Amino acid sequence: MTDKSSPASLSPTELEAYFALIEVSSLVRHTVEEQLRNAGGLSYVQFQLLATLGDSPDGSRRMTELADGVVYSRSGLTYQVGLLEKAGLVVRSPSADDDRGVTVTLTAGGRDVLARVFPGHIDGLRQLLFEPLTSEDVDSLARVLTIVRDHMRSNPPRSAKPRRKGAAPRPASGDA
Amino acid sequence: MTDKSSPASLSPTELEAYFALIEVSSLVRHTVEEQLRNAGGLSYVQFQLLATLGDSPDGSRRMTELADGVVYSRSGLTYQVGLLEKAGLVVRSPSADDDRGVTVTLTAGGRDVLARVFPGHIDGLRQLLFEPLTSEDVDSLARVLTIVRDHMRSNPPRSAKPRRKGAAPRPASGDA
DNA sequence: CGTTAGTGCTTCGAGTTCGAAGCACCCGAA
DNA sequence: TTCGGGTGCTTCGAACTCGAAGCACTAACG
Repeated sequence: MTDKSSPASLSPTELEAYFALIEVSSLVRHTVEEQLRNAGGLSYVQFQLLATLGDSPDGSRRMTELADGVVYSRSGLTYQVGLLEKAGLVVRSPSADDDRGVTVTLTAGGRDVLARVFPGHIDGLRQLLFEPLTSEDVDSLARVLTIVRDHMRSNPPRSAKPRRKGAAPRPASGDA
Repeated sequence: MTDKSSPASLSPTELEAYFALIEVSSLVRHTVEEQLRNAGGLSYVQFQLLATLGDSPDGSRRMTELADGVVYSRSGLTYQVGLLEKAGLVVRSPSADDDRGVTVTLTAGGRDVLARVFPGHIDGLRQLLFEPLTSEDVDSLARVLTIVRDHMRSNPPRSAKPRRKGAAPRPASGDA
């Protein structure tokens, strides 16, 4: 980290990869979002939340886990979970071992909606994203993206930013 | 094409690729957004717009081109271009050949901001996205994502949705 | 035990985003 | 020409999002 010998630009291929990544993910998101809205009145984030909960054996997660899994601000998460709760798809309960914590749990209705929406979601993805790819392509994609994800996860910029205090994790980078 | 024998689920690898795609792009976006905000008071979208304009030989684009390139709603684009114009980074002018059209052009100030912000942007990307990847990885990533992007572009779900007409459940309020 | 630091979640205000509706204009047909 | 449909952009209202600040609790330390 002492020597920043990185040139001020990326290779053409890197740029291409970056732009394509952004465009593809945006398009996927938009398309899927629309499909979800029609199918079950869910926003993309809400679907992600339900799906994350459904992924858990007991259908429960802590708020923080949800925020990390969905890359969402805490406050936004509070808002969305509030909506889902109002819609009866999840319930909030105080965490067992930590009185500060809140556990979010999928209700039967939540599972229902999830089950109703999922097939269309999958199908949309298949057509939009995977149709033109060979299984080899999918392999590379998954492999490379997983590498990147793990790299990012192990790096600081998570949602769990240390609250600005004494220890400055901010390396005062070129701030004017 | 006549038989849609697609199963209702995706392979594990496909799911993995999908989830990683979403998480990576979200993280990239968030991180970059924060960096941009510190460096130049730009949101990610604003940066994308400036960069798109900067990419054009004469620094101009039509609104629709911008919306397509950035995957943005038309109204959101209007809003953001309004902000950029107010900040003096772009100007709007009526299109030459089509009176409906609006051409957005980068100003000197806009180029300036872009130039000031770009290095940090690139550097952030390098560390966040490309550091753990070999050039081979980058190649695959770019290749596969480009395939997907082209596929998506050639498919209907662009911003140019045909406007709903005839079969409208619209009450007879105005005119028909 | 008390104090201080740190964490989990929510509230708050301001800014952003979207789709639908609307206006102005282009184009093809009669 | 005059229509009638389609396109380009903006306006509008409602919903979403975020960071900062705040509250409640736990953990570390004497």
